Amino acid sequence: MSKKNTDPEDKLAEARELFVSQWGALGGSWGVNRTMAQIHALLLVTAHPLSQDDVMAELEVSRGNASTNLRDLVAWGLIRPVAVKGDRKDYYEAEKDVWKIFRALARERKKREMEPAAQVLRQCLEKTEGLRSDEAKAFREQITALADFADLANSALDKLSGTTASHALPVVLKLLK
Amino acid sequence: MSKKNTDPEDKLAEARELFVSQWGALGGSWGVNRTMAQIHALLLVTAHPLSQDDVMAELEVSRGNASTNLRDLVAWGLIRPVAVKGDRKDYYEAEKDVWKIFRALARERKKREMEPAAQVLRQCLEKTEGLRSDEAKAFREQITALADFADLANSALDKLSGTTASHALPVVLKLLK
DNA sequence: TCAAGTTTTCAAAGATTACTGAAATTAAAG
DNA sequence: CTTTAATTTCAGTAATCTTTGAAAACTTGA
Repeated sequence: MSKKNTDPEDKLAEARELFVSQWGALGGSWGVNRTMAQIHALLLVTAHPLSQDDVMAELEVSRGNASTNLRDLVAWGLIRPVAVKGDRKDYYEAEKDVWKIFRALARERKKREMEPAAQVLRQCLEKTEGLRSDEAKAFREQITALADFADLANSALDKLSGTTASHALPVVLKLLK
Repeated sequence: MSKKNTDPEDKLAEARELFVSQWGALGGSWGVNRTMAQIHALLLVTAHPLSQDDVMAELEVSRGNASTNLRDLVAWGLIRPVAVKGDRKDYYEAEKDVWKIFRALARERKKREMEPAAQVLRQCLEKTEGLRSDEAKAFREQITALADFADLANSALDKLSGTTASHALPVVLKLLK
């Protein structure tokens, strides 16, 4: 028996597991499904690339689930396939630079959240173009305010994402108040 | 018969409906349920306060659904109850200032997305405190990078939300890039 | 205090979204 | 070309999230 009942290896393994499972649970509120978030978390804290089978084994998910979510993670730019010599399987490793991760998530969220919203607003303005009643004017003003804000938010995201240096954020912060 | 087959009133009504239904559909990707987003949209484009029954009638939702979502919208600060003299019912009106809407959403999202994430990261660091293996060091570095970024994002949100003037965003934009 | 009007709660039903597993497909090696 | 390994697809199932509706709990005025 050792002095403590958990040796260092166990503690690290525990912390990994905690991270992977909790990060997965968080995925929900981030608009990402649990498995996708867990795979990302797993690859984030694993030094070497993992194959689809490794992922299936670690997370106890089906082949189909692993396949779909690995594909999506690659499409989002959060992980990339890497070739391992002498092995026919595909291996994957995560992008570990937090700024790049942020940019990938921002890009995807913009696509899914901002663009459809902007389109709805545009349609509403088109449909009411030329209407002159007070009611119509109030409606158009409110919609226009939302559209202007959406444009603003969009270009903010674009500019942030366009910045290569992760130093941009701290700088912006200083300037704000 | 009029010259056109849709008169101006109809067009406005159509646009309203489009806005309410589509905004509701968008709610999903915003982490807000459909009814909640629709009620918000409805109140946003309605000049006068509406009662719970009005909302139920307009959106064809049940009493329970309307009740729950009106309560949540009030809690989020997106709508407020207003008293109407000589009427026992509660009436509600939306906050229409886009900057205030943004702040309310940011506050809520921070609470639901950032804080739990930060807590997970903290736990992971605690659990591995003092571990000296290379593996442990790499793990702690990755988690620390995420935690630092989360802190940064948090204070960015705080500062943005703390700003009263909606002029802050355009200013920030100019400074970026 | 009671009665009428109004809102809230919550178990059950319904709708949506995610996951499984096996068959179909693709890709590499012989 | 054929065999074998690996991956993708997708119909069916499971899990999750949303909504309903009716009973319980308030609230107000008489």
